[in-house]
Amino acid sequence: MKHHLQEIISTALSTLRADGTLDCELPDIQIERTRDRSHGDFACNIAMMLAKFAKRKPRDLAEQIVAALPQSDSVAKVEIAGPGFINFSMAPSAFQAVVEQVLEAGEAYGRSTIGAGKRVQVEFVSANPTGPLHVGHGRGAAYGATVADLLAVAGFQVHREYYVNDAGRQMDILATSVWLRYLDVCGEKLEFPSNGYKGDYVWDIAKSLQQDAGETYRHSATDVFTDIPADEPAGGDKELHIDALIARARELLGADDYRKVFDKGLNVILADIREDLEEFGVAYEEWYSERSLMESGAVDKAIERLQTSGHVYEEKGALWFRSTDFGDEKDRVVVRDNGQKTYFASDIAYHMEKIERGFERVIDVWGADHHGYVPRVKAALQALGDDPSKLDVLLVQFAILYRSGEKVQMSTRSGSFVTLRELREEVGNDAARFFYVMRKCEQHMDFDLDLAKSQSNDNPVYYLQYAHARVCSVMRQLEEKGFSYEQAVGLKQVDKLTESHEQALLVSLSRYPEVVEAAALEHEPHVVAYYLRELANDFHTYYNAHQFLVEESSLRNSRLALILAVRQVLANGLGLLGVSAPESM
RNA sequence: GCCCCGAUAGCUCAGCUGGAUAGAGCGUCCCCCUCCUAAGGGGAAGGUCAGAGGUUCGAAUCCUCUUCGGGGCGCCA
Repeated sequence: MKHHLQEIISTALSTLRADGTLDCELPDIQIERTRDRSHGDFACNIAMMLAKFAKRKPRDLAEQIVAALPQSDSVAKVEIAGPGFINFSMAPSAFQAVVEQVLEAGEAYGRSTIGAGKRVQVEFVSANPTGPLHVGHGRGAAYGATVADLLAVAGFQVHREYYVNDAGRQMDILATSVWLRYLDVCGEKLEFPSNGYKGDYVWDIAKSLQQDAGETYRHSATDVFTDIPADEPAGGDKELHIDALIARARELLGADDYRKVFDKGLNVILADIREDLEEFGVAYEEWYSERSLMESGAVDKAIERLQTSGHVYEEKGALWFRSTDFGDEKDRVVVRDNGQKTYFASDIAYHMEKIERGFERVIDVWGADHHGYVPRVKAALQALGDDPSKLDVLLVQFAILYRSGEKVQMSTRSGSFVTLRELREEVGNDAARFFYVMRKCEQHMDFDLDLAKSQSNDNPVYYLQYAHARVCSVMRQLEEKGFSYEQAVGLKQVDKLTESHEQALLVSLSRYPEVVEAAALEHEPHVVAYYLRELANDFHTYYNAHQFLVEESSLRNSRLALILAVRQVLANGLGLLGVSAPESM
């Protein structure tokens, strides 16, 4: 409908230009849904926009535009109001036709082709595989998955990807943590490093390792700890302590066995993450390994490309990328003086590789704590001759957890955190998915665990699901009451839908495609959540005000057609958010 | 110190990218099941849109400054 109005206004403006009434640039034609019904259904501010350039009074201009509008069956009334708004009232038939559009399209109602098949990559979660996902990752998972699904519905070709940080120091700390716990399981007496991963899952991995391999990797605690610098609690430095232990693990185990222990930890945790996300309704096209990037030489290639293009220099034994040339606040190290490539180096390679794979848009969903990272990655893309505007980084603010009114401190390494799995089990996937996505991503989120865990009706997701279940319930009652439903009859009689509640519902249904499109393009799933709330509210109000299962066939069939359309849109919208649409509750 | 995000009803948040009288949920207070699920509906109260300037027909929305929160500023990942 919006689109139609844009067209007829555009025609009117062309007419005015042709006869010389207008001779200025034409801005985009903005059509808005009115807030107040007395202003019609849609409003256009074009006359006020043009008034400046045309040096004419907005209201006079509006009158000329209205006079030049072509005839349209779906427009019932056009009025000029306020400072120069052009208000459109649509013919009831235009809204009534929505019922058929919804029922015809079914699951496809709300889809569009605005993405034109463009290839978009969405990378999200990408948490280090050093432990189970916690509730902080849950927000990125729900948000990223929904943004990806929205883009798909809007006609983009979407590639969902998880970047697996299976290389680097954090993973070495995990491998060493697993090994030390394993030694403990084998009967060695040792002091666990304060900087190691202390979660229970490390014990589990260690026990599993012992079951698989017996004492193959066993060394005496004395051999392990001899000449290792003291840990922090003992007056030393925890970083030096853990690094020495990593080196010792490599030395005692040898490269092959170290890798086996390393991979044991990695694989167990990655499998857990994968299963966790799958159960959460989050699926990926690809799990992309950082290690493969190192081993394929892609990282070296990226550094070489920066070198040959002259964006790299050496200082104090390290190799630096001159990111300040591209607006970053300081230059960044890509190869340390000990010859180790930094995480940033593989990230440059990874993003270079993303562009090389031919994605027209690349979306990264990151935690807000990584925001300082954006300029340097964009700088790297620019230095490599790629277009940094292809990359969109969506920063998701933290979810601050509250339990019994107090903030929950989160730390992966100390093992004190609430896992995503734990949350899902207690709240349910539906509530968790919905809750995470209800707020726009740059908004801090207070996640009240007690509220979320309580199966109370405070939880907004039940309200939507209930609306869906209610429609299903009505349809179940149909036969019991000896009535029948014929869609063809209902669709022929949609002009019976004249009650104010029905009109409100029809308007809401007609908005759905606009809502989905806007949510997709702006990466804002929360607008879908808010929309569904309104639709459900319109329905519940209608339900209370009118009977659907009435004697009169034409009225009954048209009303049932309407509520079935509502059910369809609720199901489509809930599906987009990863929430189920139950038939009964 | 510099950078990012935020500040709207008692609480948690929307506000269609500058539009008409600023909206929901929860909480509080009234009311509605002889009726398709009351996990529902209707109504009331509740606001200096953090503050001060500016831009214009028009500002919660854009710009500047100030105040207050959260986060980030490693040859960590």
